[in-house]
Amino acid sequence: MASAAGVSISTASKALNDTGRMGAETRERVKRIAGEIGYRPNALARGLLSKRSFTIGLLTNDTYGRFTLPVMAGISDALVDHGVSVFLCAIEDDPALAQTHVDAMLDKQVDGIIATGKRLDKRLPVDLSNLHVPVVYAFTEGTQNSVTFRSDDEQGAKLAVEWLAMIGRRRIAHITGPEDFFSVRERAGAYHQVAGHREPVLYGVWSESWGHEAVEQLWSRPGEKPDGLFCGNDQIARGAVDALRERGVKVPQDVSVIGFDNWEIVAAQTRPPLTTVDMELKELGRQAGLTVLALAEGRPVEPGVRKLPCRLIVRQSCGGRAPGE
Amino acid sequence: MASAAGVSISTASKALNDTGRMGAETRERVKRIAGEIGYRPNALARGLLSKRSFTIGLLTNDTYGRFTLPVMAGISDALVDHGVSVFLCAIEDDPALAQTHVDAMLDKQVDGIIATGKRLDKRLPVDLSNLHVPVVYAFTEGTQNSVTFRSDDEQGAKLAVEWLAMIGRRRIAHITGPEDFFSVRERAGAYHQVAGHREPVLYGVWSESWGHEAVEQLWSRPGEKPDGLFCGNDQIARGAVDALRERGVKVPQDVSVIGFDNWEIVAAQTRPPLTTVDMELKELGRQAGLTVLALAEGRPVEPGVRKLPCRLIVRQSCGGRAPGE
DNA sequence: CTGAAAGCGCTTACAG
DNA sequence: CTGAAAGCGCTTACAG
Repeated sequence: MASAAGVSISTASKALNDTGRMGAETRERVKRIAGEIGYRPNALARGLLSKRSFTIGLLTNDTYGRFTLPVMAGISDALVDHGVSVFLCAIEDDPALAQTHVDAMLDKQVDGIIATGKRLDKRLPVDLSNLHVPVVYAFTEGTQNSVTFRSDDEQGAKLAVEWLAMIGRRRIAHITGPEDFFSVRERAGAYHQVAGHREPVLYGVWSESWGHEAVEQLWSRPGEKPDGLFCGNDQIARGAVDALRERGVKVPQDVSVIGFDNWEIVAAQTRPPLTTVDMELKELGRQAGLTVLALAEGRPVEPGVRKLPCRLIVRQSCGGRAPGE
Repeated sequence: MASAAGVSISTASKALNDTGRMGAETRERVKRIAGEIGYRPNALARGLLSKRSFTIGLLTNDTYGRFTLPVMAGISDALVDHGVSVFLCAIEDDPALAQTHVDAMLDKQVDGIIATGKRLDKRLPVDLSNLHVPVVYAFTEGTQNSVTFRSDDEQGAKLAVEWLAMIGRRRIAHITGPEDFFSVRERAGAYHQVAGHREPVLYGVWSESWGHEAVEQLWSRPGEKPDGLFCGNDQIARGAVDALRERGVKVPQDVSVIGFDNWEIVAAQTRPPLTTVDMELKELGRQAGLTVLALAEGRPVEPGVRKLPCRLIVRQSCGGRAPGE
C-alpha cells in the first residue's frame, strides 16, 4: 500500500487515520490510492497495538433463539456502525462448553462479553465475574455490581390488565407458567394489583395445551365465567383461544384474551391474532451493546439492574381499539 | 509468562507448542507454570504470524432464525473443538449492511465465510465470489464453482409420500407454498412421482390460514375426499389439521397429515403432534463448518452442490407406527 | 512536512 | 539444549 503511493509506511498510516501532520495533497493522494487498490488495514495488527479488537462475544443458553435472536439483532444493530463484530456462542447448559467458548473468546481478545439467557432468574453455567474484560448481562441474572438489562415485567403485565379493564372487562383471570419463574410471580403480582384478588392465578406450564386445559377448568366451574384472560405467554394464550372457540365462546366478543411475548409465529397465526405484550428485546440488545462498548472504552457506567418498559401490541383478540384510533 | 518460569520467551513458546527441542523437565515446568498463572497466548499476535485467525463469519438473511439457528448450532458444534469462533452477521436483505459486515469480517482476517439463507434459490444481497478467503454456501444459492450444501427436498418429499402410501393412504393431496420456490417445485415433483397425477397440487402461501383454506377447498369439492395430506411446511399442516378437526374429520383416523420442516414450536404443539420431515439443518451446518475449515487449511474440496438427506419424524398425525415398532 | 525506529505479543529459523 | 534476532502488519512517539 505505502509503496503504491510512494510514501513511507508510517506516512501512509497517518494519512489514512487522519493523524500526524502532512501536506493535504499527500494525504489525499494516499487516501485515493488506498481506495483504488482496495487497501484495508489488518485489524489483527491494529488490535495488537491498540488493545482493542473491535469484537465482542454474545453468550447464550437459549438454544431455541426465541430471546437471543432479537437481542442479537439489537446488539449488532447498535455496534455495526462502530466497526465491532460479534461472536455468537450457544452454550446450552453445559459448563464445560461454556468455558471453552469463553476461553476462545478471551484468547481472541474480545473487548467485552454480553451474557444472555431465557430467564431473568437463572445464571449462565459459567462464572464471568472475574474476567479482565467488561461483562454485561441481558435477560439473565447478573452478579454483584454488574450491569444487567431486563424487561419490566411488572409494568408489562399492568399494561395488559389495564387494557382489559379499559375496554370494559371486569372478571379477568390469569393463566400463566410455573410459579418458580421470577417473571411469573412478578406478572402475577401486577395482575393482582390491578385486577384485585377475586380470581385465583392458574399456574401451569408454558404450553398451548396448558392454556387449553386452564380454559376447561375455568369454564367447568360453577358460577360466572371470566370475560377477560391475561395469559403468561403467547402459547398459553393461543391454547386458550383455541379452547374457547371449540366451546363456542367468541373471542373477542364474549371474552378478551391477551398474551405475553409477541412471538410472531404464535401471536400472528392465532385466530384471531393476539393482542400481546412485547418485551422490546431488540432495544434491550441495543442498550446492552452500547453499554459493553462504553465499558470497553473506559467510560463510566453505573452498575445495577435496568428495567426496560414493555409495549402493548394491539391485534384482534381483545376487541376494543388501538390507542388513538 | 516466560519470566515467571525463568526461561526465555522463545523457549516458553516452544515448550507450550510442543515444538523445538529442549529438556523434558524444562518443558514440563513451563507448562505447569503456564497452567498455574493461567497464561493464555494472545490469538491476535498468533494470527498475525500464522495468517490464521481461527475465526469464521456466518452471514445470513434469515432474520427470524428458523433456518439459521440450527445451521449455526451445527457449525459451532463442529468448529469449537478446533478453536474457531464464529461471527454472526444478520444482514436482512440490505446490500449496504451486508457489505459493511463482510468488510468488517475481512478486516478481522476471518479464515472463511459461510453464507446461509432461507431459500435454496435466492442469493444473498452481496457478492462473495471474489474474496480472498474461502466461502461456503448453506441453504442459499451459491456461485459458479462454489461448494453449496442443501437439503435433498426431493428425497424428503418422497419419504413423506411413501410413508403415507405405506400406511395405506390412497388419495393423497399436496398443499404447499408458492410455486416460485424451487423447493416447492421439487417437493411437488416428488409427490407426483410417488402419488401419481390424479390429485392437483394446491399452491398457496406458507401460513396456517392457507392450510385451513385449502382443506375447505378440498372438502367442499364433490366426490371422494383425500385420506392423506402432504403439506409443504408445518404451518400449513397445522392449519389443515385444525380445519379438519373443526369439520369433525378425525386425524389420524380418517385422514393422515404430514408436514415439512420439523419446526418444534409448530409441529409438537399441533393436536395431534405432526409427523413431519426434518431437513437435518444442524448436520448441514456441521458439514459446512468442516468444509470452510478444510478450505482454510488449504485442503482440496470438490466444488458443487451437496444434497443432504432428510429424515422422517414420526409423531401422531399419520397413525401407523414408527419404523421398527 | 516526512521517514526511521521501536514495539504490540507472539513464532520460527538460526546461532551458540 | 537454550536464547537472541527477525518479522507478522500496523501505530506512535521521535528525529530530521
